[in-house]
Amino acid sequence: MEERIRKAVEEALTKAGASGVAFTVERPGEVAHGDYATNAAMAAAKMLGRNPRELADSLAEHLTETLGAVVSHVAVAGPGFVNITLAREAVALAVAEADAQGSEWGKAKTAEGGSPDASQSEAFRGKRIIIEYSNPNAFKEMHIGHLVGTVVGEAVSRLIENAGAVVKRDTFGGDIGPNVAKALWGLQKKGISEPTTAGEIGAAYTEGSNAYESDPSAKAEIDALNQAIYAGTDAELMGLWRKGRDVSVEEFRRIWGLLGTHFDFEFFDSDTTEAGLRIVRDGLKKGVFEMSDGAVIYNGEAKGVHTMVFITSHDTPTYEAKDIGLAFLKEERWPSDRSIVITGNEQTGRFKTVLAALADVAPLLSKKTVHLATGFLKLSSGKMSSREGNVITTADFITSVIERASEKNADALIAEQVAIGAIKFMILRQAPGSDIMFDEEKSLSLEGDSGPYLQYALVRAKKILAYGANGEGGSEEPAEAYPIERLILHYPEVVARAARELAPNLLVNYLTELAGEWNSFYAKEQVLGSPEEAYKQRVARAFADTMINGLTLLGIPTPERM
RNA sequence: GCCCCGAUGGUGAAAUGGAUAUCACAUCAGUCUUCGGAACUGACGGUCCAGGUUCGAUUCCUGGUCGGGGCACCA
Repeated sequence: MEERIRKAVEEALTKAGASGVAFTVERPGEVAHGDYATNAAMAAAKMLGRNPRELADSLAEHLTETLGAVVSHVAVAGPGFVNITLAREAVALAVAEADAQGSEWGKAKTAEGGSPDASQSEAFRGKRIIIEYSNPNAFKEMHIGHLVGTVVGEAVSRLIENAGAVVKRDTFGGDIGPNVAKALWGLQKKGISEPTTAGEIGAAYTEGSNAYESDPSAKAEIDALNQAIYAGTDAELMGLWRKGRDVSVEEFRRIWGLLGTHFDFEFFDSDTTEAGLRIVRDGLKKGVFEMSDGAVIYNGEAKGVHTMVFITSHDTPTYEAKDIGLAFLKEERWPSDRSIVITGNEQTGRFKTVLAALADVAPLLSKKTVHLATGFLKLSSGKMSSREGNVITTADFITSVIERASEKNADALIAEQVAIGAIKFMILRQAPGSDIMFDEEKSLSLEGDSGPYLQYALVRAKKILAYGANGEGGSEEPAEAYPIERLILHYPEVVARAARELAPNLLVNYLTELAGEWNSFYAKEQVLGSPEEAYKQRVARAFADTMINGLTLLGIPTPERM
């Protein structure tokens, strides 16, 4: 629908001699302003040097003609907005479409399908996209920072898939380097040769980390261990390393499963060191990198990025070199059209350096890579510090929310669905990149603007539909569309835009509004046994389809009851 | 010191340069629960400061104040 209007506006602009002007077609903030509004007249007036109101009048006339029966009226308002109100039948048609399409509602169609959002999905349709997120470090427990990336990554993946792309998910875990040495040192000190739980390894890491700071001889031992791990020749050490890594990865997979995500590729540091070293050394010969105090660095001054070390003076690769190696490894395993990497926003700076260096050794690889930063999860109750060992682990966090949800839900499965929904909503509601303030009391209250609010609205609709299946209801159709209908019809545009902008929060905002509108409808209108029962049931089904599809794209579970 | 990001009612957030700045929590006042109240209706209250660009600025530009992050051998 949006696309139809957009085309009609373009036609009119071309006729007026202002083709190519950028304009918007969107849902106006005020419902009273209609279903769609465009600022095209004002944009074109600037270019043509004409009066915006006059232009708007002629534009409105053109739209009334070309759109015909689809619109009920087109009005010029304010400084030159053109507001379009759809005809009752057009609204009903959109609702019927949502109803009929079920789980296909809002999905990008193939070209032949003639989706109204065709041009908007072009960025993804049929494209191969690889998306990296979560990136936990073996030998450390996943903390709630990883939780944010994991949740955002899965939602973005689903949105892009929905827009017609072929998506592969990958994660890049740390399994080598100083942090690992600290954990292994801790295990050795405790005489543990067969670590069995992630908690055990986490405690060993904390001990090693503390010793590294306070005890010079321990520091020397840990540094030596780090070198030995890179060398990989000490069989006993490598045996411990392998066992520890396996335990960590098992735990990661458990948590990923809980969060409804999985990875097509699980990469590790140790997979990329060789390629990273080779490519950086090669770049050194070509003058991309330079030597400085025995280390290989990338001098980013000219490009306005930080200068960083890629290979240390001990000849070990840093994370930066490994990232370069990873870019090549990904391309080798699954050639893609675009590569998206999601990390915390504290890594934005070093990512700029990595991409700048990559641009010098492999321009195409660098160009198709996008870095998406997620915000910090900040606790209102105090700070976390992994050094002090008081990090909140993802596993503990999820468990505590599930416990809270269990107070209202005897059924363990539903308690889990509600808890996961609450967590994901809290994270996804915000624009990616901005920090997330987490107030335990508020987030766990499961009321108001929250995941459970959306789930509850859906449960209510499902209940009506379940009853209604047996009943024979009235068949009158109301003359006026209900507000919820005018909201449902925008769903395909919202998901298309959320994918395009890699912004799940746009969909969250929409669904929150949708749930509110449904709850208002529910409070005001009786469905079963009313004269309009048949029609209202269609609306209920259209709402349920929209909510289910939207929540599913976000990775938020849709419980049957609550 | 240099670089990046942010600042919106009491609190947490929303708003491709658009219309009377949206939502939730909290507070206050109602609905008294027929298809499930984890709900609905209403009230209160806000764009950090000073300039600039524009028909029009929370949004863009300049300067300032405050906060967060990053800045070579950690990831």
